[in-house]
Amino acid sequence: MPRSFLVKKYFAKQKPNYSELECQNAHTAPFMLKESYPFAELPSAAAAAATCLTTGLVWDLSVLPTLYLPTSQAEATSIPGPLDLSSPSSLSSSASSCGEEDEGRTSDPPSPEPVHTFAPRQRMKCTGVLAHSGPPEEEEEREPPAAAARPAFLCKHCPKEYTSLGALKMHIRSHTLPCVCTTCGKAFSRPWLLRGHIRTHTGERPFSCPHCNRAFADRSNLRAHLQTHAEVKKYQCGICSRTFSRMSLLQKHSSSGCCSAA
DNA sequence: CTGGGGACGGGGCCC
DNA sequence: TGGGCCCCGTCCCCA
Repeated sequence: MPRSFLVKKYFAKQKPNYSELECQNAHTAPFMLKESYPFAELPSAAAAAATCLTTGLVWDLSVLPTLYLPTSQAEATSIPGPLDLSSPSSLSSSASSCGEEDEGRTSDPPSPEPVHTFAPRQRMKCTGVLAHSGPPEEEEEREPPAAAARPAFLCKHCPKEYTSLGALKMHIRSHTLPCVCTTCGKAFSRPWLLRGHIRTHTGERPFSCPHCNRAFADRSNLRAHLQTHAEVKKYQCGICSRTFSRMSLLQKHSSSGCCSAA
C-alpha cells in the first residue's frame, strides 16, 4: 500500500512541511517540487520557501557535552541526568524547529536561534524486551509538576507509564506488534510502519528529491537526503563550525577529535 | 573515516 | 477514544 495517499492531506491540513525540505535549498523553484512530488503537492511551497530558509538553523554540538551526548542506545535511554527533561517544549520544539518545518505542526514559530541545544527525544526501544535500564523517570521528569497529578497508565510489559490510556494502548502495540507483513512475516506496531516496510518488497518509492530526482520509499529518508543538498546543514560542530547532514555524523566528528580539539 | 541511504520506531497531533 | 498521519530520530550498512 503506497504511502503516497497519505500526503494528500497536505492540502487539507496545511502541513506541507516539506517547505523545510525545499527551503533548505531555497534556490529550488517551487515548480520543481510539484513536478517531483506527484503525490505530495506542495501548495504553499513557494511561500514557505520564502520564509523558512534554515541557513542559520544548525545544531551546535558544542552544547552536547553539557546536555546529552548519547554514545549508545542504552545510554540514551538511561541518562535522565543533565538532559533538560523538565521542559518538554524544549525537547520537541527545539528539535523540531531545528527541523525547520514544524511550523504547521507544533505552531512553534521558526526559531530565530541559530543554534539549538541537543535534547533528542529518547529512544524507547522496549519492544518486547525490557530494554529500559532504569525506571521510566524520564517521562515523569519530563512532565511538569502540574502533569504529575495526572493518573498514570502503566504498561504491563515494560516499566513505561503514560498519562493517557490512548498513549498506553499505542505503546502496547509496540509489544504486541499486530501488523504482520504477509510477505516476510515481520511484525510491526502500526499499520503505516507495515506499509513502509512493504515498500521494501515492492520497491515503491513515492518520495522523490526535487533536486536529483532520486526517489525514496521513506519520507524521513528523503528529508535526510535533502540535507545533502543543503549548503548549510543542520548539525554544526561548535568547535570548527563544520556542518553535517546528520546528528550521527556530527557525533562521529566530535568523538573522533573534532579538529583535534576534543 | 566520512557521507549517505535503507529501514524502522515512538510520540504527538488531528480527525 | 482510536486510528491515521507526520515528524524526529536512530541504527545499520555500504560506498
